Amino acid sequence: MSEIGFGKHDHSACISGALEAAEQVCSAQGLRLTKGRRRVLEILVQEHRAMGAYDILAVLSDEGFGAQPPVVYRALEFLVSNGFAHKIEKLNAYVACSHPQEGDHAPVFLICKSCGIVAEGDAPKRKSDLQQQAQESGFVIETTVMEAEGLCPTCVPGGEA
Amino acid sequence: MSEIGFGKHDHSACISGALEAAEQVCSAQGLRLTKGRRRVLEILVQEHRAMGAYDILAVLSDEGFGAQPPVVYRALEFLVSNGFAHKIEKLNAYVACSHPQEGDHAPVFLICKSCGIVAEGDAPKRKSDLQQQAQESGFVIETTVMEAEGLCPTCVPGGEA
DNA sequence: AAGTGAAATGTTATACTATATCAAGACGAA
DNA sequence: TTCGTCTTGATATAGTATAACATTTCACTT
Ligand SMILES: [Zn+2]
Ligand SMILES: [Zn+2]
Ligand SMILES: [Zn+2]
Ligand SMILES: [Zn+2]
Repeated sequence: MSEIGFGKHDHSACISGALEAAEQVCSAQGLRLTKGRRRVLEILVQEHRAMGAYDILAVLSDEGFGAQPPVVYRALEFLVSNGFAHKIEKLNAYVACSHPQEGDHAPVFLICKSCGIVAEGDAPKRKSDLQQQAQESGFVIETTVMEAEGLCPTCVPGGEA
Repeated sequence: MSEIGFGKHDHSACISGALEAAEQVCSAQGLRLTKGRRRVLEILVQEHRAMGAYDILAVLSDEGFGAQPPVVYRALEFLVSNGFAHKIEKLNAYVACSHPQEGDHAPVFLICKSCGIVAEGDAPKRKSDLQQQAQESGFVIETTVMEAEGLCPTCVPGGEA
């Protein structure tokens, strides 16, 4: 067991679950989860934290995979555009999606400045702040970035009593 | 007159207003709006769009200001941390604040993929999506990033009738 | 099984974004 | 004036991401 979303979870089940979910979604949508793409997703899920592209590249490089930037950026492009991973803009880093089976979603991230943990929240049920803002002006949203930086319950002084 | 926030405005008044506001806030808070910092803010307000650090650097360089990256990054650091400008994380670019006189705020940005305009919305009155997420888990927010990418009213097909 | 076109990968090079470091100058307070 | 601090100058380097083109793999047709 380890931390995720500020709570405990069964990480080995989490890994196999994420990979299986990706397999299923890909076969259902005619996408190709190739060896390299699968391996990058696996690394992200295993590490279970936001990783820079070059962090991932270093892991791949220790395994005989091609170790040039385009290798990892292409894999990330595939994973992000198909919802298996997300980019954390504030960190220029990437993280495996916490619920890839839920299809297209507008994730919300909480980033701890102290321990570096990144928790993916559920999209808000109500109309989001951005949607509200957009509607008032006639703007049509395609993608959203919602990230907060601060201290997680474990790192906040006096927190986690 | 030109576009801002998807509406018309008096740009020359807008420029002088922003500079004056910055002057006032600085003198009120003992901050030093030095020549270089002031010029960078001026450039951002004049251009009235999101600019990369090196775009700004190019302008400065044509004026005999020091033309090394730290010059502009230091000025931006000052402007952003004091609320006179914002960084658009999705674009790795910077924009002058639309209402610097309002002090600390959690801005919301709408970014048009077609024309590149960036509109700064007001922070939501209600508890924000991120605050809601955070409260549920005991996370303490220090800063937020809320950005949407899509099409502005002018660029959306059939929009702006 | 062979042919075809599209998608994916290999590889090299380069562009873009940002910070570290240390020396020198400007500024205000004592 | 002297001190300490903030700011600037200048050089180098770190970190993030994409362009471009050759080659291979794959699904699909013939
Ligand atoms: Zn997700
Ligand atoms: Zn933490
Ligand atoms: Zn603002
Ligand atoms: Zn537009």
